[in-house]
Amino acid sequence: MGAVKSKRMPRAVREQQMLDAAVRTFGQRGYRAASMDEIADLAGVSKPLVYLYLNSKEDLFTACIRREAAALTAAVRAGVRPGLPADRQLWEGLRAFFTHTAQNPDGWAVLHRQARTHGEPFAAEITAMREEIVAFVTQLIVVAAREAHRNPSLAEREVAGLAEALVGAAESLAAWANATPGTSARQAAATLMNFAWAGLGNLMEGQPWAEAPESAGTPGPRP
Amino acid sequence: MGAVKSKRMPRAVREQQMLDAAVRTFGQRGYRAASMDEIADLAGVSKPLVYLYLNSKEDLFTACIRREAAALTAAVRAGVRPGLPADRQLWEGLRAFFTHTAQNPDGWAVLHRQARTHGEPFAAEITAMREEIVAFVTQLIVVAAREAHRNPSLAEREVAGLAEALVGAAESLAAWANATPGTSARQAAATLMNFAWAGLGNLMEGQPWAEAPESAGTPGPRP
Amino acid sequence: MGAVKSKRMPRAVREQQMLDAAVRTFGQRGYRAASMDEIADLAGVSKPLVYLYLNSKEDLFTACIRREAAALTAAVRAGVRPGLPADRQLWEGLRAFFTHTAQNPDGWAVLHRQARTHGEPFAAEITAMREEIVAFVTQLIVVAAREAHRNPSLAEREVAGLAEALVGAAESLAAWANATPGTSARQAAATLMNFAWAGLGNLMEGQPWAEAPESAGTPGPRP
Amino acid sequence: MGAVKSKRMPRAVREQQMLDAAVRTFGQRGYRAASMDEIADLAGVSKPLVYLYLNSKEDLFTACIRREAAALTAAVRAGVRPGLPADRQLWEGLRAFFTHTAQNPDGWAVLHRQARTHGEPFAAEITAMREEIVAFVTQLIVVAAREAHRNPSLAEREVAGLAEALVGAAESLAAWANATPGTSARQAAATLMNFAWAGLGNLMEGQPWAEAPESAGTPGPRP
DNA sequence: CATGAATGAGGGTTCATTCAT
DNA sequence: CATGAATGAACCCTCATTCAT
Repeated sequence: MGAVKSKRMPRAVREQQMLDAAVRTFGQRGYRAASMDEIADLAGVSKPLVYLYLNSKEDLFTACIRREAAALTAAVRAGVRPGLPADRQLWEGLRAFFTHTAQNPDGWAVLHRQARTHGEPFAAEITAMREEIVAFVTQLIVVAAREAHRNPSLAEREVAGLAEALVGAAESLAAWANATPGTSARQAAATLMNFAWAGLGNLMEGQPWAEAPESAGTPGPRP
Repeated sequence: MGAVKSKRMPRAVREQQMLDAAVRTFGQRGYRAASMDEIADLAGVSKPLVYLYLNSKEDLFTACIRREAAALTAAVRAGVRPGLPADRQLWEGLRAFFTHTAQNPDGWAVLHRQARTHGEPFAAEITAMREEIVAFVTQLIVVAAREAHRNPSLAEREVAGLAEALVGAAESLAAWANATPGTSARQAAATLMNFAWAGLGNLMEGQPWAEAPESAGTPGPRP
Repeated sequence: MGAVKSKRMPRAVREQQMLDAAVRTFGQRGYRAASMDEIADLAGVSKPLVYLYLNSKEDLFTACIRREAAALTAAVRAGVRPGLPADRQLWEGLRAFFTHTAQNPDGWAVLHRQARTHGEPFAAEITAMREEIVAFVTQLIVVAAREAHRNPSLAEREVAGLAEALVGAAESLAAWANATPGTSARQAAATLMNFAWAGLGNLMEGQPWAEAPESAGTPGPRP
Repeated sequence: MGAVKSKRMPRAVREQQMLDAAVRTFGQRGYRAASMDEIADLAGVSKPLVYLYLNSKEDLFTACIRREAAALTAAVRAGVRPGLPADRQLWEGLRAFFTHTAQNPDGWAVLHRQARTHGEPFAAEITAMREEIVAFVTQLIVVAAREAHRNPSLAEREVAGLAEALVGAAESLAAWANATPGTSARQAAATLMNFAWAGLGNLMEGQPWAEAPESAGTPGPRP
């Protein structure tokens, strides 16, 4: 049994316990490999109660996605101080994002790995959350560009791609840092920032890397 | 039944048909949700034949991973002309990578999403492929730094981290490009190149991004 | 369906029903040929319930062995009055043994035929039971020999061989009596006793049959 | 592969190789657990050839039983010199029986353990062999009684029961001797002879063991 | 003759889900 | 409210058996 058994808790509390157990199980095992038995056991309740409160495995998974998505976007919003310049806001948002995902690896696994792996019922949830975050970041980047009076017409899609790339790079770095002794998570974050920031800056200045045939030796857009 | 039924094929051919069906099924459903029945049906053979040739679901999945990993690394290597400057080689490698993953979305899903989600038997296969690509990219970065006659003493570990980040970003971008209609491999490659190359250049010039408190308006290291 | 379907029984009762069905099926078909489907059907329950209560075919078989072994040893012990002389105790023990095995042919088949045919998981269970019974019989024989002040040093192994022979003879006789109309189990037991007892007596008196070259006409140890 | 592959052997030889492999596999694994694949492999031939020569698993098993039964009865007959007194003939027959079963443990396992465990198709074969041996033993007992000029009117049925018991005891002892290291065929035969001969003698002298209530200490019919 | 290719049928096991108490 | 009891449906895997070459 996973949790201490204490009877007669209000429904809201019981539900959160179930969701905690479900997020952990889904995040570690995947949607299919997670069994309702294990989840109920980990939550310290009987299986029919899980069904009474959350209807089905699909609904339970959807509830997990929704709760974790809300927590993630809340964390990002809470990490950003609205008065600051846009580049600081972006930086703070990224820090909040990486901090939250590092502290909730199972929730992040549910959102990023498991939910996308499975079919239509869940993709919509993920898309909604994703759009919210991407819209937030996009807005920050656009504002930053406007503040810098440069290149105010970044395409929406391009920003979305950047977010994807950032997240992928961050995940790889995190795994690599974990597997490489002597490398802290903070260093990994700094490396990522180094890696990414200049690229964003150039993008916003309208000086992308060009497939120039004469390009040689010196990397980067400037001579 | 999925395929036209033509009896009595030599074993090698049948095996490829089975792997085709398996990659497609695993890529779309995930490892657990994919059923051997569906795979056999899609391959146009009976289930016992799949087991006769490929032993088990685990072995079949491993065979998929190995085949797709080999095809991907081969495509990347084939896309790079060795004589060119390093940044051109990187660009070509990225283009080949995104082209191949766009043309083999199921294979890429197997490698990127499904294989990493499941336990030890498969992680090793992915790690091997990844290390090969990361080594390739690392070498390109080192050569580029040497060609630029700048900062030739980039720490080995830092370069490794950069390569990890680049590869991770590429992996995520590929999945995103696959899932986003209207995104070409070329665009994806350009986005990543934009995103990454300037950062690499700054790094090599010894001008990393710094969390400067006075930073305002213009993001990036330069005023 | 094998049994009347009465729903919602307490677990202990259902488990006994399952064991009844399993003993019958294993005893008649053998371990491999017995199917969980048939057992569940005969028990009047669905297959998952069998697995819920008894885990696996192996565990189910082991549970059968244990239950039947316990029942057999209990029957033998219950049939013996401890105050009597050893030869009487032995006689009563044999009677109880043959009575019980005749009344539980499937259980006896499980113990004697099926369990020994299969590998390690089950052999240990049988060995344990066997040793208990053989130890019991050995003790009786040894005590009987001591009471008779004769040949108190019968070898352990020899006694074990006698037990084997007795059991084999009894089984053959039982099958033969069953197949031969007009022959009761009691007569069979008496025949066996006739057959065996004198041999035991001679053994204990230290007058074994000898491969004497001059032996002729009169069988047995006496001239 | 189990056997050296030498092509183009006459059919009779190939069949014996197959039967060798089948006896070994059936004897060790049991009828159900033995697979035609393993048998064909052990025989060094392809599976369809086994079917061409021996039709089916059932027929193959039957052929094994027949061959081993014939070999056993032949060995017993060959071990007996007809001119000797009956007890000597019995002794020699037992020795031959235990020697043969010790030298062909797999064949004996097929006859004694496996064939009896499974249904009707095979039981008939075993019954036939058994009846032949029982008839042989019965005749010996009758002749012995006549030679001893005692109690020549032993009931036919009683003698048959005795023979059954003797053969059953021999069968069990043979299996036990095979499974017990350090037990020679000669010892097994002596144990059985000891065990049985005195009882036979008493029977023929009209002194059966009786369940006398006053029996104490000394087992057996004599005071 | 001999074999590689192929399969229908069934067995053990698990899982999401539901009643009756 | 809460739970022990129960199951239909599937899934992975194996086996005896047969063609076409």
